[in-house]
Amino acid sequence: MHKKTDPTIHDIARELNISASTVSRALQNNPRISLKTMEKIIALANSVGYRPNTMASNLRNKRSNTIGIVVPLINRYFFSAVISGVEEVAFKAGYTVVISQSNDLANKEISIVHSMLANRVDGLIISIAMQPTNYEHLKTFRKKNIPLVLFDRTIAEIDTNKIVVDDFMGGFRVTQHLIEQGFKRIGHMAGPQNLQTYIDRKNGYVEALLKNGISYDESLVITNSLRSEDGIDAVQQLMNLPIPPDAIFCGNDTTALSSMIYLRDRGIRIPEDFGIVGFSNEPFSKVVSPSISTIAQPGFLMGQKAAELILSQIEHKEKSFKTLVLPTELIVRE
Amino acid sequence: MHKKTDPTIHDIARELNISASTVSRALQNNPRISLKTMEKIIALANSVGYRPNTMASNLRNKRSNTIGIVVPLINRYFFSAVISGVEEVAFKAGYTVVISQSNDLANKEISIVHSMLANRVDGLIISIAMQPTNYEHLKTFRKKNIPLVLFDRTIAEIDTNKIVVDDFMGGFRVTQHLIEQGFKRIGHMAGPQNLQTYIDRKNGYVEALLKNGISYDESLVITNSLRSEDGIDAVQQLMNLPIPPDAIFCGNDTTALSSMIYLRDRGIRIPEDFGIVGFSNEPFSKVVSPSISTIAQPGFLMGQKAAELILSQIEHKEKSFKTLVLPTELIVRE
DNA sequence: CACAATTGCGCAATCGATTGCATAAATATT
DNA sequence: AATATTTATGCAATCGATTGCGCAATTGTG
Repeated sequence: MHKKTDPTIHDIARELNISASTVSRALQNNPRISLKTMEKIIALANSVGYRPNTMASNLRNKRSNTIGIVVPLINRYFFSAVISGVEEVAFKAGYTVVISQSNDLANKEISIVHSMLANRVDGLIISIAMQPTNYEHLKTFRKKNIPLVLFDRTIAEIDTNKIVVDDFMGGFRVTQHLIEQGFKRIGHMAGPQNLQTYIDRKNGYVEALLKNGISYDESLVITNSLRSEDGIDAVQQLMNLPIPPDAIFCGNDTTALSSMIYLRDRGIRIPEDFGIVGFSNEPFSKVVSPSISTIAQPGFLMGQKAAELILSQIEHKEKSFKTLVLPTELIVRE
Repeated sequence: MHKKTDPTIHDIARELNISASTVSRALQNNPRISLKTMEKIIALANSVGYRPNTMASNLRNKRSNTIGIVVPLINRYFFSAVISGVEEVAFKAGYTVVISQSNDLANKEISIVHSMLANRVDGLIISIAMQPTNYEHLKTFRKKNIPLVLFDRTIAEIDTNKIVVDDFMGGFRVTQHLIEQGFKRIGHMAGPQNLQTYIDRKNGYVEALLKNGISYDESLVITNSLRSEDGIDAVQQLMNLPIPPDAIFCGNDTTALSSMIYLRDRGIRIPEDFGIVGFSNEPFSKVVSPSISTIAQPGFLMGQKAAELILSQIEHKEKSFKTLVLPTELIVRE
């Protein structure tokens, strides 16, 4: 028969006829313990395969050594890149990463956030769901003084750390790019306007139009959830206008792709007859035919920065809130 | 000034002049508590925003309500799909998912696994790193009787639950497909042969050749780590052979893509002059030009199954080990 | 050699929730 | 009305690691 339970410091203490406190101290390299005892303890700990019980230690220390990350969908290139970046930094710093996805549903997000609170995460990194809500669940973090970093999709209402790409400049640049390509009547597929991200992209779009002496025509802007199907619906709508656009700035690459396929299937040549640009630089946008010009969002970097930011808040009790704006890059393709 | 610490059952107990045990029981809907006290307790708990401290509860209950997942790289479509599937099932069952990536490095994997052990995960789902090792860290799970599920990349050496796709049939089918397209001399880019996955894919390839009366030529098979650069190196090698192949079955889509681009840049027309197939159905393989035929690996489903399997082991103490073989699907494209 | 300073270690409380057992109070039974 | 039963609650130990304080043994000082 095998011993069921993992060895604890008490087991080691009993074996060596010393106290658990000494074992605990020895394993933490406390200088108050003599070298001799220390060696004995460490040797035995290794031989019995002792692993400290993090739950006990965390309980006592009132910290979980865990940071939470919540994204709308794990299985999306940009988000998984962010997660990857967070994990890298967090792991190096000795933190565990717990993860959850909201599926863009406010209710699931709330439920997740409560669960993260119950798990006493030391900090939370979140890209909030598209579905709007009152964000009470996030304000709790402020009240309890738990570090919180919003990334990518942020809202002005919550005063905390934020990491975003320069959506305004991004929107401006892709639109400018379309104009430079000779397109005159440029539509825009915008994301939910409760999120700063999509507001900024749209503002960049509008600014680029105005700078180039093109008047802003509201009928050319369609706001939706930027899912693949939404892209198709929106393109249909736009193309049915009395004077349809000759180019579209899509709020993300997903809709850019679905729009492109839809138009191509209808015999519209891209980019000769019609211009399409996206936003995000999803990996597919490079390899589709024709490849899509888009704005690169540095996901991995964003994750690293988010992790660094939250760790500095956790460990140095940094009080001030920062908003990091990462530069975007226009990637010109076919 | 704000109260620093979260309210505990003791705070609630003191407030109501009752004992902590009663509070604890009330919050668990224990029938031994009168309706009246229960209501009082729940009302107060809500009003002070009480959230049970999972660390304390887990310590006492000797379970973490956590399942760990380790993948080589989070930011890879197939893996993030698996993670997404795991998260979905785990969250519904009230479990937290902790995640880490090995970057295909044996040392990091070992370190991660130890950290997962220290965190006392209730179960671990892992796709092991390519870099070979002795797998002692995984055997620990068997010894300690902690549920373990290997997925995608598995090894025969460890006796535990496994979820794989039918790599043999997959390898067989794509090769068969190339043969049917009229290719005669088919090369193979194989992954590390310490992983069952890649062994099976290769065996499927060999079997398909033999079934079609084509003799197996070892010089046409190159084994590497299937990174993008590896694909280019391997193609160069193959094309420099005295009698180069006219088609390649690449061990994954990444190498299929890099090979394709390499060949295309050298004026070789695909699929007219040369056949390429991949494995995994990464999203890009559908939209590249020409689109790549490949084998679909149902990542999301695999994640769900892995989570279900591990939960059944955790909760029903299911003793027997299963190996689930998920069907693959040949996706014929250009 | 007597006393002070240092070193090495143990005691016991603590973190917050859980639970077997005991006890008091309320209700039922004869 | 007296005893048996049920109901509602509390006590105290437990999970495993940590740490302030205290005490004894060792080394140092004059």
